[in-house]
This record gives sequence, structure tokens and C-alpha cells, in this order.
Amino acid sequence: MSNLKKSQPTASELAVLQLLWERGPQSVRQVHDALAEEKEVVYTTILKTMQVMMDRGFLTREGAGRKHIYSAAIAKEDTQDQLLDTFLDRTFGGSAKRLVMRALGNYRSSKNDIEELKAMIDRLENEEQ
Amino acid sequence: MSNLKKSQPTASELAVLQLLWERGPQSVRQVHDALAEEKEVVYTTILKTMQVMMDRGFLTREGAGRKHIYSAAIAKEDTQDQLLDTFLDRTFGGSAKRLVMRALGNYRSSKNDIEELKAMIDRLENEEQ
DNA sequence: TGTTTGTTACGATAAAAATCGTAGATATTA
DNA sequence: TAATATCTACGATTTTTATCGTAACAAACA
Repeated sequence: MSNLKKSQPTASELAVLQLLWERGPQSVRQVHDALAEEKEVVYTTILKTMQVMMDRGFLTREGAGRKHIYSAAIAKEDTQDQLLDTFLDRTFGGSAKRLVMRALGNYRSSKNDIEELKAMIDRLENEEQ
Repeated sequence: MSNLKKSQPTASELAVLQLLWERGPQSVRQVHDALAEEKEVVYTTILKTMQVMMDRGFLTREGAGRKHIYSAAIAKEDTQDQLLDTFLDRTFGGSAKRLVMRALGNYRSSKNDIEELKAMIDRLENEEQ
């Protein structure tokens, strides 16, 4: 059984990925402008980050003329799952239950959220064999 | 409204904290020996880490003779809450619901876990005004 | 055509985190 | 007491992450 930890995106890389997942393929300029609204940052910083992400296999790109258009090369769900797993170990000693209870306790849920949650629980109960 | 990000413990620091939260006050030697079971690491690395954590206000200590006994100076729950909040933003775009659904989907829950979860949901529903 | 503007490549630097080695003091024990 | 073992303090180094500046080139356009 392989126990290799796949390398995971860093915080800044994740910010880029979030954007690409949400808005689809983007140029460095687009990513920069969007991120710069949150926090001042120089264009080439984002460029460099995205070039590193290419090397790490997190992004692909297409050269449309002189510009490049970047896309996420790793799936949102897989990535989130891996990060969740790491976070769970580090912070909650691996207990998903504790994490869930805490999240539910700390953040307000709408009526709708609660309905979905109930449905999820029903599914879990039925899955059990 | 203060928007200051309190500095949060790093991954290695969290490993130390987990131990102290779980087992209570410990010497560097004890912490080192426990952590070394997981991953080879030199004694002074842990010592240094814990000294830094003192500076950062994450630990306190008592000098019992020549040895020091360290305790966690920050509360487990508070710390977990802050880390959860950061993680939620970074990885799930701030959506607690998505995080919860994912956690429930990915990790097996015992009958007991599910009961607790239902109880929690009932509480949430009643809290609503 | 020549000037301005936008883009990439890439090294350099800075900042943050993790790791280690050595020196000096104290305790233990042979 | 002398040798050995255990600790702490602390600087230094390494590793990882984040940030930036400059050069080269192409595109737009005055």
C-alpha cells in the first residue's frame, strides 16, 4: 500500500485554483486582477506562482497567440478531499465526527441546509449494512 | 471591527499541542519521544520548536528543578475553531455546508455518531427563530 | 517606423518554517 | 571525584513558500 503523500497546493496556489475552478480557464492577467481585489499583489508574483503550479502539475496551459490561458489540472473534489484529510489529522486528530459537530455548531445553517443534511444522514443510515 | 489575523500554530506546532492537550503537561523529552514514533526527528528540533512556541504565547512552562514542564497556553477548542475558519475559506470557499457534506460522505460514521449528529440537528432546528 | 504597452521567462530576494549542531551547565553514577 | 548522560540556550542552516525586479520580445498604435 502506497503511503506517499502527494504534494498539495499551498495557500496561495489554492487561491488560484479556486478562481480557475469557479470561472474556468483564465489568463494570468485575469487571475491577478481578481486576486488583487482581495490583497495587493504584483502581477509577476501571480505569474510566477502559476508557472510553479505548472511545474507541479497543478495547471496546464494553452498558448493562444502570445498569451497563455491556464486551466486547473487537478480536480476540485479530489484536491479538497486530500486537503480535508490532512487538516482532519492535524487539527482534529483524524476525527471527522468532531470536525462535523464543530462546523455545525459554529456556522449558521439555513433551513435548506438542514434539510440537505437530514437527507444525507438518511442516506448514510441506509448505506449501513 | 478588528480584522487582525491572530497568528496560528504551524503544522509542527500543532503536533506538539495535540500531545499536550491529550496527555497534559509534558517535558520536551516526553513530547519528543512520542513524536519520534511517527517521524524521525532530533531532540533539539522539538526543543527549539517548543521554545519558539513559548515566545509565540502558545505554551507556558514550569521549571521543576532543572527540567521544564510545558503546558498548552491556548485552548484546544479556540485553536481548532480558528484553524477551521481559515481552512474553510481556503479550501471550501467558506461554505461550512459543503465541508460538512464532504466530511460525512468521505468518512464512515458509526450508528452512535449518526445518533449524535441527529441530536445536533434537532438542536439546530430548535435554535432557529 | 518608432514608441508605448502588455506579456513571458527567470533569477534573486525575502519571509516563514523546520531542522540541527554545539557549548555550557547540571545531574547521575561508576 | 571522574566519567557519562541529560538538559537548555541559541545561533546557524536548510527547506519551503511567497514576492518582486529586470530583460527580452511581441503587439498595438501614434
